[in-house]
Amino acid sequence: MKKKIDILSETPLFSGLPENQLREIEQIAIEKLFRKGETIFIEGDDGNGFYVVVEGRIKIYKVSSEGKEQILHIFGAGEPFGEVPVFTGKPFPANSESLVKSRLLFFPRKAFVDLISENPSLALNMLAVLSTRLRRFTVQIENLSLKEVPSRLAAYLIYLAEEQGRKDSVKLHISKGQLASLLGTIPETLSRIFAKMSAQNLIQVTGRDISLIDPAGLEDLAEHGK
Amino acid sequence: MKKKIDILSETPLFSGLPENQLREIEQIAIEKLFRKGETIFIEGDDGNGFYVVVEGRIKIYKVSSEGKEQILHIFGAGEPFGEVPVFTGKPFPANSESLVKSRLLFFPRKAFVDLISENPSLALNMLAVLSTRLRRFTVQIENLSLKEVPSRLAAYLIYLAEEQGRKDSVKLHISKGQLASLLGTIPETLSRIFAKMSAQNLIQVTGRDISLIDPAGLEDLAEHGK
DNA sequence: CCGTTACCTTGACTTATGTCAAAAAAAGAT
DNA sequence: ATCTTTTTTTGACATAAGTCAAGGTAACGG
Repeated sequence: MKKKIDILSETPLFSGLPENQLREIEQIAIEKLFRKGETIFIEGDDGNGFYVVVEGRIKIYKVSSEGKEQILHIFGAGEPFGEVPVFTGKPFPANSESLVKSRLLFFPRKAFVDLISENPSLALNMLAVLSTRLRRFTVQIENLSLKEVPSRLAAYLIYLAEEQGRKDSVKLHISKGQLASLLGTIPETLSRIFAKMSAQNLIQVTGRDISLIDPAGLEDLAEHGK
Repeated sequence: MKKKIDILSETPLFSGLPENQLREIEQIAIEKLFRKGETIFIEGDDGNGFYVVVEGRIKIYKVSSEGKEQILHIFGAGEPFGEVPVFTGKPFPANSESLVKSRLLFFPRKAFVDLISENPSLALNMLAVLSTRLRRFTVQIENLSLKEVPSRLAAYLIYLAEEQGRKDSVKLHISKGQLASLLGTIPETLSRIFAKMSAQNLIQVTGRDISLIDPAGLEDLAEHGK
């Protein structure tokens, strides 16, 4: 079980900070545990602090009035989330739930803002985190509005392959139902598209293991569709 | 014609800062003019600084491989844009174009980062700006994936009415074609929906002037669809 | 004022994706 | 292991929204 300070130095938000500052940050962090399926916050809650994932997996999502869910992010170890209310003073714009048993660090708003005020590097790191998030949203909006589901899936598989460092196989770390929600569709549609892509010999699906048989074909599908 | 320093004090990014700091900020700002339709930056460009709108209207948008456009934001007076590359070090994730003749202030990256490093309030203001932007994207993703076009339009009309301070009429400040792109659809579809909403006596459309005949009905359409 | 261009609307048609229902497969619990 | 629950798949069908094409209207420059 990792120590708090080790996590801190590994998370981009705190990278490059001198050890004495990490210790200050450590001082204000509160460890919290969440079981699988447990809610961390819901839309409309006041945000009196934000979180960093130590271990586990957290989803941030919206739900429509008819109950359909759209996942905005899935965060893993080292990633901060829930910062928006810290800086806007407004409530959380989305819901958050632990997908597995998770260990988080909670940073109370006031203490953290004080820290940032005295620490320009920390401020710049946080600006970089938020900017990166903005960048990701840009891509997500582009995908939702400009690409069809097969292209989104292909793009996601390529992204996963890169993230996982392998070239021709990926392992889903979420269920296919959750993946559907992340891609802005429903399980039935996703299932059909997996079937079609398999029939076209682009991929081979075995449970959560997916072989990328034709990466170039996937790339083309992701970029140009059809 | 407004002076630079007046603009600075009116933009949320710089609000609450003491005058001597505003003067420092003014020092590094470079005024730039853009004609209607002129490109400010395109996706992939290096961002060596960001902009604040003094007057005019700027669109930030993505284009699909088939040429369909999705507008991400439309920024007006007092709003900053193009900050993402400043803090991520990566290129612009989207394109930017002046919708009308516009006057902008350009803040070179290095000078601005130096300013932020010495000025925690400025850092916190920038964090607030980015967080607010993140919040808006959250809503946009929710709309694109969880609501149908009529609901998105209804929600947008309500938003416009609030923004413009009137209760029962709004004036579009962009063409209907651009509105379609902002809502993630195409002009034909938008036109049909305007016609349908008019037939249902929810609104009355006269060019760019729209009367909200039944605000409660619009609200319901925005929230629960149909 | 007139012609050119851009914008908006309407119609007929296609298609991607969602809905509903049920079966099959996989995962988890007792 | 067997039962139960959850996840995934498949089929038949419905529909929102896109495409293509054409006509109308409004805006603009000379």
